[in-house]
Amino acid sequence: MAKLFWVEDQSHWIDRFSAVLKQADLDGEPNHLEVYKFPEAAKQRIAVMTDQHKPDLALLDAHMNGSDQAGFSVSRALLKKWPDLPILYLSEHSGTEIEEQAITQNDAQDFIAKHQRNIEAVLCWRIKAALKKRQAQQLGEQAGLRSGSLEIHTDSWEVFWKGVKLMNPHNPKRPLAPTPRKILRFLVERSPRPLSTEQIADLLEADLERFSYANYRQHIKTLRSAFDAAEGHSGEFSELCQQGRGIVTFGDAHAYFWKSDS
Amino acid sequence: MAKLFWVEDQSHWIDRFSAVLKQADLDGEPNHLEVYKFPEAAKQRIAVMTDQHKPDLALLDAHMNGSDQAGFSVSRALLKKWPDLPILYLSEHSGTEIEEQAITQNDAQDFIAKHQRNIEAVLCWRIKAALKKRQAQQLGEQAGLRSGSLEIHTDSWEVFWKGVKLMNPHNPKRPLAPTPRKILRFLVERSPRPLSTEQIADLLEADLERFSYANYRQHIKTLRSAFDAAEGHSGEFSELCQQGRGIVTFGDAHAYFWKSDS
DNA sequence: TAAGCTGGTGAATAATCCGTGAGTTTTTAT
DNA sequence: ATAAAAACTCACGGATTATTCACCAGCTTA
Repeated sequence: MAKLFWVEDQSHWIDRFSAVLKQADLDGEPNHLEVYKFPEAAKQRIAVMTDQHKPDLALLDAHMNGSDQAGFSVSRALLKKWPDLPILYLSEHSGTEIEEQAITQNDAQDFIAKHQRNIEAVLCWRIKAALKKRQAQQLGEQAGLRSGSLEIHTDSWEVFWKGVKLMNPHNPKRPLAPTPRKILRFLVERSPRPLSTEQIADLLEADLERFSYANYRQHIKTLRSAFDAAEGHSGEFSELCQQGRGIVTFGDAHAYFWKSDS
Repeated sequence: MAKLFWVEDQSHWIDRFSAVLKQADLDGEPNHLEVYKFPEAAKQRIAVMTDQHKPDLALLDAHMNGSDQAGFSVSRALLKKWPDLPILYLSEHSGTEIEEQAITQNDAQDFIAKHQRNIEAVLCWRIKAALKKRQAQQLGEQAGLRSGSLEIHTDSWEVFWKGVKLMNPHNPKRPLAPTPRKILRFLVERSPRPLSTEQIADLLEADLERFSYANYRQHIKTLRSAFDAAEGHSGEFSELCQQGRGIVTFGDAHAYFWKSDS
């Protein structure tokens, strides 16, 4: 559950974004949103918060109630307590001195203009990215991808399915071969968008002359049997695929995609 | 001197920003700007760059010459060589799928809309902030080296495995040779990320002309036998490696990585 | 109903990678 | 200057990985 700490003085923005923020898929669970309309109230709350209330991310308006510095004072209070808390600004004053101060002096993780097309989506993307970056830092640089029961360590390229490491189906003592690993990673990254043979070839930096659809299919086969092997050759994963989860074929575009099991 | 790597396919943007970027006060010194108009040219350049040319920051356009993926392929080439290089996108397509891909999948440090008020200043602020963050991160990374049963004294360069000092396998009275020691250190530092031949060559400040994969393998062999020797030539360490711990081959990209035994 | 397409499969082949030993060049120390 | 050490090259075999091929089943369309 992602905990968001949000300070915003104008009700219409709160109305507009709160539902979006609550329902955004940040970590696969519902989010907890704590909103304050006044900087003072926010600061009082911060003063009494303990580590168990520690938010994962703060969203601030810089200019509030006529004061340029209102948001920054909240930021300082937060950073004093949790120096590594990522802070995003959400403001109407992009391109102004306020943005400059936020970015260059107040350790803002990001500064998002309220007036831009598709703002709800942009907000979610950026929050998600900030949380991901934060998590990567905390895990000792062990960045990872996670989707349901699947976990990919993007540095060591180990893949875990329900906690079990995926191995090479032809030789269970060896790790999964490189190309299947890469393909799986791309599929999960782009999930739930399908990846065509062409796109995969591009991502693998392989020549389309060399990388054919037959080829792609073969690697998918390897992956599926690796999953099956991780479950003890029960064929459970293959079934899952046929039910439209896991590694699924797209229909008629030489494409596959990844669909989380949860 | 801040080194910026910039890929932008439209001349008018280059004309508009290059003077600004060159003169921006990023670190008190004049900046070095390397601009490419074509993604292919940029990628070729990246392939031949060594660590001494390593840019401090990359500025990319995502959508170039009609392809959505052009900028991302440059990003991948850069990150492959320097996984920690901050990458900023400068694009006309904010709020679109391109921004989403950049932020959520391509580890963009930032995504800046070209069309916004005061764009020159915003660009400079954000570049400056990204550089600052990068620097702060680098300073925080200096920690002692210890990984499972392995211990490296970074001052005296002695290496201990299970408390036993690693010696030169060809002549047990002599210490481990310098290059293997360095390689081991880099592997452990970057653990569990694999290091390709190219990356090792960069880290050793050796010419890629001189430092080949055969070479890398040779040093790995030396290291493995040094570990074995420290255990009394039992071959215990070699076994460990085959089980995916210790010094492990990555299976692809001519790379090895270090995986702690604990 | 047959032809055309997609997707799954097993086996065979081709390509690549990795470990190794022995030899050569370069660097370093005496 | 000389010898030892270190770094680097080269070539080979075995193993792993990637690709290709042939075939089948199911579905859609002519």
